[in-house]
Amino acid sequence: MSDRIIPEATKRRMPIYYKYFKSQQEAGTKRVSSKSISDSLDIDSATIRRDFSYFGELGRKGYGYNIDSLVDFFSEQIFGKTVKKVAIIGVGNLGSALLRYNFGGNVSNSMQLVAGFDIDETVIGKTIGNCVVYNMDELNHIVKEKNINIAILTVPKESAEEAKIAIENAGIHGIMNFAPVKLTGHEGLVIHDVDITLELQSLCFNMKLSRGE
Amino acid sequence: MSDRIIPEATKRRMPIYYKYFKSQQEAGTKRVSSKSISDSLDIDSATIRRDFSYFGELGRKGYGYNIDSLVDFFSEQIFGKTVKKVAIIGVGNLGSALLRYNFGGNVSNSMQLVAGFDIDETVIGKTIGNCVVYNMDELNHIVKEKNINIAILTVPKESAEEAKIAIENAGIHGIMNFAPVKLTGHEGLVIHDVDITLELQSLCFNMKLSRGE
DNA sequence: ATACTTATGCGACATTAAGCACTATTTGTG
DNA sequence: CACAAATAGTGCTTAATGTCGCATAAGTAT
Ligand SMILES: NC(=O)c1ccc[n+]([C@@H]2O[C@H](COP(=O)([O-])OP(=O)(O)OC[C@H]3O[C@@H](n4cnc5c(N)ncnc54)[C@H](O)[C@@H]3O)[C@@H](O)[C@H]2O)c1
Ligand SMILES: NC(=O)c1ccc[n+]([C@@H]2O[C@H](COP(=O)([O-])OP(=O)(O)OC[C@H]3O[C@@H](n4cnc5c(N)ncnc54)[C@H](O)[C@@H]3O)[C@@H](O)[C@H]2O)c1
Repeated sequence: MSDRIIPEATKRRMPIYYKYFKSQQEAGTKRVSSKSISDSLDIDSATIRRDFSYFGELGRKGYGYNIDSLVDFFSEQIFGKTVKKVAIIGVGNLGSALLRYNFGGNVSNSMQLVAGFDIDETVIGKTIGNCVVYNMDELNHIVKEKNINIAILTVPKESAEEAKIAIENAGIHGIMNFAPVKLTGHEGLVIHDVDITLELQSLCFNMKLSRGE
Repeated sequence: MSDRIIPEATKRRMPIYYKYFKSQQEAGTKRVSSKSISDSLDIDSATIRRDFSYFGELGRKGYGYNIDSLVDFFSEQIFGKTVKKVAIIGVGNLGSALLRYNFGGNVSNSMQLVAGFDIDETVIGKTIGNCVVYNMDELNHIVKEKNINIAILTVPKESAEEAKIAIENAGIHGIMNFAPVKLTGHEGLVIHDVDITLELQSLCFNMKLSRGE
C-alpha cells in the first residue's frame, strides 16, 4: 500500500509522530505499539496503524514497532537523506532569539542552523549562537557554499516580499515565514507561515468556547 | 442556526477569517463576498458561507458581508467583550523578543501585552517594550491588579511545569506554551502549544512531497 | 417600475477521515 | 514446542467535512 497517496490528515500528523518517537528514543524506549502511542498522543490506535500503513508494513504483529527503525524511517520521510541546512533572514529580535536557540540542539542530526543574513551593518559580521551573520549581498554565494535548503524569514513585514525574492533567487525552495504578510512564490517554492497572533486568537477562542467566560 | 455546535474545522478557520477581515478593514474595504474571501484565503466559498451560517445570518443576499460588522462580530466571538490582558512568563531570548514586538501593535484593541515575569534579578525591574518585568513572586498580586487573562510561557523546558503551576494558581485560565514539553492542567485551563521545530518539520515534509527533491 | 445581476443560505450529495471489529501473525512463556 | 497473549494490518461502518445547485432576496441599471 505504499503508492504515494497520503491523506492530508495523515500528513499533518507526521511531525507529531516524529516528535514523539524522538522523545521516546531519548528516554531509552526500545519498542512501542499503536496502543502506547495512542495513549500518549490521544490519537485512535486504528488511525495510527492506518497512517503507518500508507508507508508500508512498518511493524511486526504481536510485537509492535521498533523505535529506532521508526525514527530512521520517519526522519527520511520528513527530511530526506541529507541534513537540511537552515538560514535566518533578518537577525533582529526574533531572528537572533532563534539563532541563540538553535532548535534547542534537538534536531541537529536532521536540521542545522548554519547562517544568519541581514542588511544592518551593526549585526553583520557578528556571531550569534554558533552562526555568523552575513550581508544579504552574500546570500547567493553562501547558500551555494553551505548548501542551504531552508530560510526562516524574520524581517519586518515591509521587507518580506523583497527578501522572499532574494531567497527564491538564491535557489532556496522552502521558507518559514514569521512576517504577518501573505507571500506567494513560483511553483516549487514551499512557504509555511507561522503567525503568533493567529495562535493567540486560537487560544482565546478555545477559552471562550470551553469556559463560556 | 446559532445553537453552539460549531464543527472543529470551522473553529480552526475562525482566526484565519478574523485576520483577513482586519487586513481588509485596514485597507479600507467596505464589503466582501464569500467569493472574494475564497479567492484570498483559498477556502471554498460554500465552506465559508456554511461556516458563517453557524453563527446566524451574517450576510445579505445579493450584497455580501459588511466588513465592519464582520470584524465586530468575529472579534466578540473570539475575544469576548473585554480586552484580553497577556503576560510573558520568562523574559529570555524569546520572551523579550515578544515583549518588544507587542503583537506588532495590531491586535491592541482586543489583546494587550501588559507585563513580564521572571526569576532572574538581572531582568526583573527592567522595562521592555512598554512592559515592566516583575518578580515571579508578584505574579498573584499583579495578575489580580492588572486583570491578566493569558500567559505566554517562554521559560526553559525544565521550569515549564513549575511555572505552569504558578500561572494556574494565580487564576489565569489560558496558556500559550513555547516550551517543548507536554503540559497538562486542571479542568478549565486551556493550553495551546506552539512548537517551532514541529513547524519546520512540517515545512520539510511538504517540500519533500511537493518537490520529490 | 422592470429586467437583470449578484450572492446568500440551505438542502442534498460527495468526499474524506475516523473508528470498529476481525484476521493473521509473531512473541514470549512455561 | 505448544499455546496464550499481544498487536499489526485492513475491509467495512459511521461520522465529519466539503461541495453543488438552486430558490430567494437584495442590489443595480435602464
Ligand atoms: N519579535 C517577535 O516576537 C515576533 C513575533 C511574531 C512575528 N514577528 C515578525 O517577525 C518579523 C521580525 O520581527 P522582529 O521583532 O525580530 O523585528 P526586528 O526589526 O527586530 O528585526 C528585523 C531584522 O530584519 C532586518 N532586515 C530588514 N530588511 C531586511 C532585508 N530586506 N533583508 C534582510 N534583513 C532585513 C533588520 O535589519 C532587522 O535586523 C516581523 O515581521 C514581525 O512581524 C516577530
Ligand atoms: N529562543 C527561541 O527562539 C525559541 C524558539 C522556540 C521555542 N523556544 C522555547 O522557549 C523557551 C525559552 O527559550 P529562550 O531561548 O527564551 O530561553 P532563555 O533561557 O533565554 O529564557 C528563559 C527565561 O526564563 C526565565 N525563567 C527560568 N525559570 C523560570 C521560572 N520558573 N519562572 C519564571 N521565569 C523563569 C529565565 O530567567 C530566563 O530569563 C524554551 O523552553 C525554549 O525551548 C525558544
